[in-house]
Amino acid sequence: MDMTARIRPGITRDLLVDAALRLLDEVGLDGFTVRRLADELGVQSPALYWHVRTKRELLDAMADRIIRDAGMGPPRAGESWEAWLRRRAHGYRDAVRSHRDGVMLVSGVTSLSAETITDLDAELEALVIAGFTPSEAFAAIAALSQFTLGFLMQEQAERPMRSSDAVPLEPPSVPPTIAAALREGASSLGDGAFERGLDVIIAGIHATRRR
Amino acid sequence: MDMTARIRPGITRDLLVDAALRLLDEVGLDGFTVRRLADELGVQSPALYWHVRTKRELLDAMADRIIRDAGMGPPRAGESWEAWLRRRAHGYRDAVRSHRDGVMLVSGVTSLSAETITDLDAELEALVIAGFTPSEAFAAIAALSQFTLGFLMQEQAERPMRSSDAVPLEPPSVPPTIAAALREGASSLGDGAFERGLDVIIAGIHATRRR
DNA sequence: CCATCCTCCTTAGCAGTGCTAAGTGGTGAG
DNA sequence: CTCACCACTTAGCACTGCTAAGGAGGATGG
Repeated sequence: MDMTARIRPGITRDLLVDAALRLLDEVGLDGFTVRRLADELGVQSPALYWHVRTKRELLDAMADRIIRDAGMGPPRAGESWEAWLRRRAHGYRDAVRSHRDGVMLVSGVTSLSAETITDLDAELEALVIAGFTPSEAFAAIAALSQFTLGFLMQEQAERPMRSSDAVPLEPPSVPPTIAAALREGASSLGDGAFERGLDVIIAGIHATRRR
Repeated sequence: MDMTARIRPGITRDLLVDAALRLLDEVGLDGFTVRRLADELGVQSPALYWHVRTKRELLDAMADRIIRDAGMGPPRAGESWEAWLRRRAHGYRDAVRSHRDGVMLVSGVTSLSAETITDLDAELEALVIAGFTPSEAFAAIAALSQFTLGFLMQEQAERPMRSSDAVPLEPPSVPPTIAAALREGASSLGDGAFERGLDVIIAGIHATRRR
């Protein structure tokens, strides 16, 4: 019986995930191969399959770590639910953005860990105490999470883009209404856009509550 | 000088995308290989590189076709902006969902085609006519698109899941508040959840308009 | 003290991937 | 008839995730 406490280590599973995330930040998800990771750890590639069943399992473990790093959970004492939901969304975004191609990792995960489920329950309970029905609370969290995920998706989709076909925006001429919006500082990405998106979601949650 | 009008065809680029989407639906993105697609078309795999520079370019073309099939655009005569935005979001979701792993395709695209940009401008203009400022309109469309993308991401993330570790939900025991929400019919996926998400977004857009 | 087991790693290699280089048959233009 | 060119073929390279088999070496039990 050994409960995750290795005595004569070499490579631990946690250590593996550490190195994997470090490598991911260097080379991106496309360049992230088992052999490269093995090199980084000073072993041959099949050695990793002792600690992990498949590459997919490793990627899931990396996603788990990223999400855990977001440190979500129920509101602090005296924190309004609006402020808390904003903080929660920011934490999630920051955690995902802190690793190259982080979205591609977290978006592939279906099985919430038991711990994540417990967290979720605490969050729902906080909203219920704030006056939501359980299903309202559920819908609110879901909408917020889905918006954040979609936002991150677009945000981290900035692929390197071949040097030739540059000019990411406005190739021929910007149409009038888009131009007007840009002149007013509009953007679909970046901190400001995220904030405005949160404005919409939070206001929407407010408006669709039990009336 | 030949403008996409092949005379003695064999394989057209459009035909290629057709077959590619058909194959995608059969085998999924993981099983989608250049050689398989070539087989389906009755040619050798390098033949495809005559019509397409890289596999990535093919995937982008497929994504473009999916988005174009969504048939988005400005509202119909007499249609309220709320109803139109809902219809737009549904069209997008349906178009993406109509192909296996469709999200993974559309989420990787950065370079909006010129035509898509024109469509976007018409959409913004419609919102401006409805009383939005250009940047408000831009933020509204952005938030709606991002929510929809995130929703689709979660929705299509249902990976096959190895037969062993089944039981997607509630492994040990469902915590109380989640259980209460589920009892009220809550769900983060499916048509109902999408509708409720749209409720939140539309209401939020309403509430954050110029006041 | 020796035989055995288990852990963690190695070497060799398979089937499959995207993609390139070079060649080839058929068609249309001059 | 000749030549160029389009659309394809054959061969193969460098790489991928992953498996099978074996081996070094500490822990364990007789």
